[in-house]
Amino acid sequence: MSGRRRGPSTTRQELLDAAREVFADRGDSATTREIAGKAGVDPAMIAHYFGSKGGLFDVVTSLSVDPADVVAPVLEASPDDAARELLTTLIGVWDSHSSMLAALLRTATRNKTLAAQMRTFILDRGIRPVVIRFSPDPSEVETRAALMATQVAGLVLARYVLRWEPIASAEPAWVVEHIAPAVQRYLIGPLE
Amino acid sequence: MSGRRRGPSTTRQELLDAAREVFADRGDSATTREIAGKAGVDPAMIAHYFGSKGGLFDVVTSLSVDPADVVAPVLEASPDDAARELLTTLIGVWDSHSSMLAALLRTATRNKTLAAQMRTFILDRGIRPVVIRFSPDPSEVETRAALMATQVAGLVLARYVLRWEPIASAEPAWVVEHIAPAVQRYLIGPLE
DNA sequence: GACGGAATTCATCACGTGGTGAATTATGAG
DNA sequence: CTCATAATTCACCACGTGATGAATTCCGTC
Repeated sequence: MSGRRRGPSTTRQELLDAAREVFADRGDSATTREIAGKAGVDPAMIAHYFGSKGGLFDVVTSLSVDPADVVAPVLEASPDDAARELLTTLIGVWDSHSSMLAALLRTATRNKTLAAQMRTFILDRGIRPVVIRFSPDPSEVETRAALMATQVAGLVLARYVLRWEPIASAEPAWVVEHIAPAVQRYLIGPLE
Repeated sequence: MSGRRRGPSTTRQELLDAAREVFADRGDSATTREIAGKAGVDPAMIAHYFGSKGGLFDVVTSLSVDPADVVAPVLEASPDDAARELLTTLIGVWDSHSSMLAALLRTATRNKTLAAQMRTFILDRGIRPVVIRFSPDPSEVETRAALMATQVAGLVLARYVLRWEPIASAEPAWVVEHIAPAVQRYLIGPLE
């Protein structure tokens, strides 16, 4: 039957929830029909509330925090704890936005715009400020940041996208303790 | 005009070349029309030579070597050089199959079957044998292998898929020298 | 309780997808 | 030279996609 449903409308929120799941699974190649299906609603509601599938993707994917803000407290840490602090912070944020992160990376692998945005996200605004703070030799900043990005990106890929065990289900603290040394070395250890 | 072209047919090979490029760019969401277009040929030739788009993808993507074979010589290295040898070997192979690797990972992010295959590829057949050889404490093998996989997967993502500079264009030796220490620590260093 | 506006579904569209089969042309073996 | 066979294009199909607009039903306000 067409026509408005009885009671207060929860459709917009249920679309967001469903979209988060489905986008996290398939990236933006997810289907409006599948999202709407999971939300128990007609696909036309997506256009109604979000203009288009892309609009919905943007909303789902931009509930994001600016990494620069998040990472700011790390700049106050002692040099010995810098990597640990950085990872704790990043994992904290990402664990609570894991479906957004998965959707972003899944899509970024085939979308240059989004790939650039993700590079900025992780490398420019997340990692480089920390490098500049703790290892300010200008001739080394790019190298150190890139190497750190490599390790961090691999963590994201394994934990949130490919969901490799035991990384995917490990406690945040466990992940931090095991990976921080590598990051710490890239940050202030010897280069090569 | 329809009908056979004059001269010997290079179509099959040109389809393979075009497909390697396009699949590397977009993963298997690439279009038969685009591949055929780049090859200067009608899309129907894909079905003719490879049965289906999936068949073409499989062929392009399975020119691959078994990592277990490739990695075998690493098992002879001295413990101090193990990570360096492993990375040198892997990068050597991957640099010469980089489009295949990019296509695989781009697709694996949205395809559970392929994701599992890739996990086997990198972790089970590439990394774990090396861990068992150099760090055979059974209670630690899984952890060490997973941590190494994290770093290696990040390298693949940055160098071949997202093409982050300076990682993407760096000389193999440069990459090995800078990343080997982290891998080496995961392999035989202290855990946490 | 009447009525404007919001919510919802439905039928439908235009389009891009991969795939198929017939028609056409060149090749190469006998 | 002949003719089976392979190579190639073309027209076309069935299908799934995202989107649109009208029709229907409910909500809230006056």
